[in-house]
Parts: sequence; structure tokens; C-alpha cells
Amino acid sequence: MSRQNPAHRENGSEDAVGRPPKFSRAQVQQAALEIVDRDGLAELTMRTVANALGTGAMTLYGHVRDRADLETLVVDAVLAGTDLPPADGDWQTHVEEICVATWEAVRRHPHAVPLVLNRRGHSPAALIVGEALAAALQRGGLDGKAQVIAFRTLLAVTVGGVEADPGPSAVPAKMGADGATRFDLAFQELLASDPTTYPALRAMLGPANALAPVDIFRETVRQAIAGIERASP
Amino acid sequence: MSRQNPAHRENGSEDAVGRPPKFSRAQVQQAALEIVDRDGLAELTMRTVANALGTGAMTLYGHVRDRADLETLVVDAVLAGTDLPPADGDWQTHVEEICVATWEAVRRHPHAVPLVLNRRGHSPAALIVGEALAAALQRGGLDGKAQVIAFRTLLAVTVGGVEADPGPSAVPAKMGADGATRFDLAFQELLASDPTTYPALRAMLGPANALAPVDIFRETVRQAIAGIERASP
DNA sequence: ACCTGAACACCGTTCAAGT
DNA sequence: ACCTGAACACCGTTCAAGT
Repeated sequence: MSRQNPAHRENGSEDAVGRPPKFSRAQVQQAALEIVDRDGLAELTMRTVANALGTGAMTLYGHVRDRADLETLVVDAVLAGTDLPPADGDWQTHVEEICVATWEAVRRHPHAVPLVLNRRGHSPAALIVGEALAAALQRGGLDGKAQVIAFRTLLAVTVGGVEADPGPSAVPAKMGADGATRFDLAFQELLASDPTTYPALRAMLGPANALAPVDIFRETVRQAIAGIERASP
Repeated sequence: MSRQNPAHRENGSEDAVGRPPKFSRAQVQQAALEIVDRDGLAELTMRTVANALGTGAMTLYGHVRDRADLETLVVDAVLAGTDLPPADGDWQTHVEEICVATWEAVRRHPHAVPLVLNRRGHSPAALIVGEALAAALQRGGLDGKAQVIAFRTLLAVTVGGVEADPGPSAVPAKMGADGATRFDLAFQELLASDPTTYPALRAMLGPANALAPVDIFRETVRQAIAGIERASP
């Protein structure tokens, strides 16, 4: 997992004569994720990560290309936590479980959500999840165009599901650029500040708050799968 | 549009004796969006926006609470560009057109996509789009739980659709924290760098690249609607 | 009331040295 | 070969003045 840049060596493999590196890229990854989970996104810094590893900021550049690479490392750690289900049973259930497992993995790290949205395309772990999803759709008999559409629908539903409701994030000590309150809360606040308009939105508030997030998400995935089946019966 | 913080006065309404403000919040919004579109996200700065308006950075704080508020202003401008369709014809087509219109509005500002993902919950313009979508679903006879699920599905598909393929962004002069290459490109690069694994993903590359982004997106919306219909016939 | 420069406490990253 | 402090060119924002 997470071998991002071939130019950076993995682990303690000292080639030639020099000293072995003080720590591995995996340790950088773990330290970064811990900081994000514990202190929030705004605290993720070259300096804070280096400090957690007991070195100076510049030492990180032996393991990480730049700040974007560090962020990718965090995203990769989050997505690597996806508990992919075995490929048995009907393909519909299999697809559903893959999406829910991915959603749950991201939800375990609410502070990392903005990073996941922006950098999942660079994460090798995202490839593994994507491959599982694509294979499940193949197993369902979809091919070519139908498979591409279905793949994009399910990816969009999963990513969009995380984005809309990234989970209860403890208010970070220092507010990140992404804001302390997440979408749903902010949305409801906005709605509350203008109580005369938006009747259709307001009518949904009651039913929405009566449902558990995971149930809402699972149902959106089921509806997506139903739509896929109907398109390719 | 975009009255975010009641503490900040709109436009040139000088109350009492003092001098009138040199510019309006709307002008800040326009200047910020222009910078994002032209120079990319990394160039959006209190100082660059202020400079575009011919003042010092601190003057912005009369119109904007902080940097996050400035970003919300950009998001609001993007979403306010949504060309909402009239509410006639069948509700399915109406819903489809709302989603496509939203997707197109965001796609007109590819550099702003990360901002939209992170801050749409704070945008009044997002409320307007959401209300239109909710009303269309009501018109389709959905109510309570079914409406909430359908709303979340369509929102997820739209947001996720933008995220997965935010459109061709001219390489910014200075690369932003979000990276110059967008998801799809990065993903294909990653895939190409490991040509032995991920057969199911690789099998989709051909069909995927043969389809126009808008066609893919429209089809995912149609499938989502089909799934909604099946759940609430 | 509104504007604004100076200054503060940060960033990511380059550079030039250390061992 | 690997590490690292100093330094550079930035940030967002506070503060204390200006008019």
C-alpha cells in the first residue's frame, strides 16, 4: 500500500553504504493519520508530522515528495481500511456491501473527508476498492458501456454519500479550512436562518432526522443498484 | 444571493455619517471567482483578491468574515449559475434536468470544484437548487422517507459526478493544493503504472473513454431515477 | 464608520551544510 | 547516503493607528 513515488525508497532498505533511514514511509503515513484523526485537518503540517516522529520538517522530504503526497498518504491509509466483502452470493448484494464497506471506512476518519474527496484518485488503495467494484459488476454480467455507467453511478453515490454526511466530527481544537461544522449541520443552520422560504426542503427535515445515516446511505445504494438492473436486465 | 453574515453590510448602504464602502460584497465575490477561474485555486488569496480590487488585504475583512467565508462566496457564485429548468413535463425529466443543470454550472468552473465539495453546505444558492429538487420530487408524489432517500441519491450522484470528473482544467500557472491533474487523469496514470493487476478496471478504460462526460453523467442520473421509481412506484 | 500598513505567528520548500 | 537548521517567500489575521 501507498508506494506513491518510485523515487522514494521504502522502509529500512539501505542500499550502498549510508546510514539506514530513521523511519519508514509507513510510519510517516501512520503519524499523519493520527494527527488528522486526533487534532483535525488544520493540524496536519510538515512540521507537526515531523515533530510526532521526533525529527525536523525537512527529514520528511526523504519519504514524501511534497505536501500533496503527504495528503495522499493519509487518504490511502483511510481507504486501505476498507473491509472488502468476499465475492459470494448474488452480485447485487456484493456490490452493496462493497459500497457500504467503503463508506464505513471513510466514516471512521471524518476529519480526513476533504482529503479523500480531493486526492482519492492518487491513492493505490482506491484502485483496489475500484477493482473490487468493477469485478463485481462484471460478475453481474454487465459489460462495456453498461459497466462504465454502473461503475460511475455507484462511485458517485458512495463519494457523494460521504460528502453529504461525513459523520460526527468532534469539533477540532483549531478549525480547519474546511470548517468545523459539516455539510448537514451547516445546511440545517442555513435553512433555519430563513424560515419562510424553501418549504419542500423544510418538509424533509423531520423524516431525514428520523433516519440513521447508515440506513439512508444503504438505501441510496440499493436504489442505484435497482436502477442499474433496470437498465441492463 | 450570498448574504452570508448579517454582521457585514451589503452594497453601498452607508448608515450614519461615515464614508461609503469602496466596493460591495458582490464585487469581492466576482473578483474572487475571476481569480479562481483564471489563475487557479492556489492563487485565491486575501491579498490577490484585495489587489484585484485595488486595496489592501485588510479592507476585505469589512465584507468577508474570514478566508472560509471568501471561499463560500466563490461557491455561491458558481452554484448561482445553475440554469434551473421550468417545472413542466413529467417529474422524472424535470429532476433529470435539474441535476444536469447543476452539474453543468459547476463544470463551468473546474478550478472551483474542491471548494464546491467542501463548502456547498454554506451556500444560499445551494439551498435554491436543493429546494427545486425537493419540490420536483414532491411533485412526483414522493413523500416522507421516500423523498429523503431520493433526494440524497440524486444529490450524491450529482456531487459525486462532479467530483469524479470535474472537467478539463487548464493547468494552473501554480499548482494548487488540490493538484493540477484531476481524478480521472490521475486514476488512469496510476492504473498505467501497474499494468499487470486490476484487470476489471483496465477493461473499462476503452468504453469509458469512448463516452462523452455529459452522456455518462446523464445516464447515471437516469439510472438513479429509475431506481427511485422502482422503490416508490 | 471605514480604511489600512505594520507586524505576528504561522506555512511549504530551497539551500547549503553537516555526518 | 542521509539528515537537518537556517532562511525565503509566502499565508491568514490581530492590532493599532489613520481619516
